[in-house]
Amino acid sequence: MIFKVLVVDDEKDIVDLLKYNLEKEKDFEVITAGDGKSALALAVTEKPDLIILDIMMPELNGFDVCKKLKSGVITSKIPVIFLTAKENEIDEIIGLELGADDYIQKPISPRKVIARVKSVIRRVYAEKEKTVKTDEYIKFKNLEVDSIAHCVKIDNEDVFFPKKEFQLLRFLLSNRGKVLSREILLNEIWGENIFVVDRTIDVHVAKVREKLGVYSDYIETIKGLGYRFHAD
Amino acid sequence: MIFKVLVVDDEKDIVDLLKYNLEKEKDFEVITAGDGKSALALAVTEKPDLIILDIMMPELNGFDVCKKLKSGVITSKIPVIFLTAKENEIDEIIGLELGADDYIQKPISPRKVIARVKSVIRRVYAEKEKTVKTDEYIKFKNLEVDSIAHCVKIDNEDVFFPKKEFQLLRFLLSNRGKVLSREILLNEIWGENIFVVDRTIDVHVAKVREKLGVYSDYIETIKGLGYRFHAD
DNA sequence: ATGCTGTGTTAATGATTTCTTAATGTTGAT
DNA sequence: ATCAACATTAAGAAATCATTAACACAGCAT
Repeated sequence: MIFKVLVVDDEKDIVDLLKYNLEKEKDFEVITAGDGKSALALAVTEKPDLIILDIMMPELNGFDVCKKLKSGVITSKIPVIFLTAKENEIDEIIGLELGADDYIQKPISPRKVIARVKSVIRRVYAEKEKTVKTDEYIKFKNLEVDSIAHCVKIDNEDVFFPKKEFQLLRFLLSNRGKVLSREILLNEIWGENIFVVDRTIDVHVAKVREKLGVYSDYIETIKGLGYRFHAD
Repeated sequence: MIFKVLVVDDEKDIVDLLKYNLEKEKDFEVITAGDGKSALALAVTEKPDLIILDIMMPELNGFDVCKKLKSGVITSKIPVIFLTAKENEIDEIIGLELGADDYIQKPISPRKVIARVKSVIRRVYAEKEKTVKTDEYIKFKNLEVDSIAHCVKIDNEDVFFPKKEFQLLRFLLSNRGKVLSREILLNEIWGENIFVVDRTIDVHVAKVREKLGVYSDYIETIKGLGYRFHAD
């Protein structure tokens, strides 16, 4: 599953840093806002799976934004991670009982952020991940898919896969042996609110097959149901 | 499971557009209303699983309808998706905290609507859908039927079954020992609203028997009543 | 800005599989 | 022996998918 993260901070450097590091992982799609107002708007229209929210912002500060989020029907369930600069803001987060799920103290360490984000997401979306999964590193016979390095090795030969094809291959491979319907593929790879035509999947499957060479037949088509990566 | 959707809009074009596109998917039954008053009446009598509600309507507008729905005992749990024409109506939806589950902005894109509807339904009725009568995995003697992998093993040998044949075998097998009438088979495998001739079942049974090899005799014909998978 | 390249999406076409039907043959109960 | 119910077969219809090519768009360099 691809998680959509909304990063909110008025300091562009921090937004960019977080965006870059989160997107380097293949599990996240990042949208950003530079102030509280647009953050609220995006929260409603984009329905992110997680919001990283700076506290110190002009006009609407992080506390205000969080309060509004938690009172809105559509947005109340979205987990929030606060970015704090000062020690005493942490006390405030706890004191105000804003429903924050975690906080990260500045200065920001990318690794720490990703760890926190993953931890919150695991906690909140635990059930979702049970039926289908996406592994960070998979090796099947002589086919390696490494999400961290974003590389695919076929018989020890590097083959480049663009993002969507990479995600598709990774997802099929992580769920080897299971039939994956187009609906599931769309939800997991494209996301719930992205609208593409079913045929788009076919085209990507074709491209992936082409690149897989001798392994291409491992991606099986189950007519009327979906696709399956052969179990063994 | 077929979901009943109530579409409410005073513009007939939009109602028709939504009705047509939702019914094209086989998962939805659509009823419609042209104004708020009849929408409320239908919500009570028909108990739809979801309501798509236009905001701008003469007399009772969408907000009023939603408010009444949410205060009614029978209708308060029905998820509502708003149709909005203007940007500021979105703010109002959020501001009023009407308990809307989502909204769709006009102009309407059919694909988007279907995606939203499915998304809301998945969210709200997540547990309901899990109650599938057929088992995910069945093993009888050396005959295995695995629905997740969509594969059938006969004496440890993979045998491919196309969709309908697979469903038929699975249904017969998970109701082993029971006589299943053609009517039941049609309802369970083909669906309530699909019309096919009785002989079609026979043909599928024949195909399944053929593939079952040594197990073919386990599917018994009970003349005048239906079919039964032998109990042991 | 302009053009270039890579990626992603769609639509059109044709191929293939799967499903359905109709026609005809078979069975078994009365 | 008769007749309704079922089996079998083959043909065509319908659904589904593969493939191709065109387009859109973003990022990047010029």
